[in-house]
Amino acid sequence: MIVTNTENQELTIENKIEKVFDMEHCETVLCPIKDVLAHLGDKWSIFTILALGQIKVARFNELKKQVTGISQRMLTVTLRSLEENGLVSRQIFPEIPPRVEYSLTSLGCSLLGQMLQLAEWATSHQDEIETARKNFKEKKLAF
Amino acid sequence: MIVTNTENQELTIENKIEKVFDMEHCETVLCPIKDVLAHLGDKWSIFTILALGQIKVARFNELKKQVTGISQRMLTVTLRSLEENGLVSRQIFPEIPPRVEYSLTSLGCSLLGQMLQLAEWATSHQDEIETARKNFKEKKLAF
DNA sequence: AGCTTTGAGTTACTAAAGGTAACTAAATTT
DNA sequence: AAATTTAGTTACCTTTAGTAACTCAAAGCT
Repeated sequence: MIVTNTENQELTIENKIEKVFDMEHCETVLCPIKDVLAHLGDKWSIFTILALGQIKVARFNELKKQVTGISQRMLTVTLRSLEENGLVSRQIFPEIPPRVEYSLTSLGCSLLGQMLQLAEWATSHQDEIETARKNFKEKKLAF
Repeated sequence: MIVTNTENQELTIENKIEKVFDMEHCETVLCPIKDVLAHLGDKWSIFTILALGQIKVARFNELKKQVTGISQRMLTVTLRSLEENGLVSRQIFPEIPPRVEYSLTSLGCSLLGQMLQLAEWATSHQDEIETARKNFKEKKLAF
């Protein structure tokens, strides 16, 4: 039986939240969203995944150019973390000067899809957010 | 004309990335994803939105209980930021002791939808991530 | 021979963000 | 008169992010 009325629709959303965000047991049992966000929710991880989505295979310094503003250290840290979590593969060529090629794994591509959805949301709601910011500023000045 | 072959599919993804992640102009022009992530990409913002998705309307201390582990200061900071960006509305009742009710705006609900998708991704790929972590650990020990 | 360059990082140091604990306001209850 | 309640601050400390200089080992230039 498929339910379609508003009340049950709301319940579905609440159930979805409960499934992924069980705050009560989050401390004892591993919470997937807490875990994923803790490891790849930062901006450099996301930008690195987006950059690798564009150039597919890239060496360290290429990535550094692509991900504007990232420091060498942060790129190293970020890439290690992405590798550790199975999103990026790191292929070393034993040459001198060294050559290391980075690319997204299939898991990384899968997450890229999610990133893009979030990114599209960000783009399409940018105006609303900016309006809200202006309103907030005005409210503050009123006091 | 609708294209469906693999090569053009890939181009579409690249175009999508370009649209939302134009790193070259990101510094001069406002980049939506950088902007959104900078303001609401942190774990407390996301957990607060998820919590408000569950209890709809909540007072400060209710939220503090719901969002396990958050400190008073961080909850204040997070709620102010969410309010500033138009995701949460803050209704003050001039009583003593004070009463303040927080709830998601329609924009907040919209972002909640995105959060849930990310959360579902996290849940369904948790095993793969954990496997990758184990492999990484073993690789490290091999050296 | 000795100096420079190259790529992919480290290491040491500083700045910023996050977290903890104690404090505040103003009325109501004990 | 002291304790309680709620929604915060404030001062302080710790962890994380960011900057700049250094490393390694071979090849190329002078």
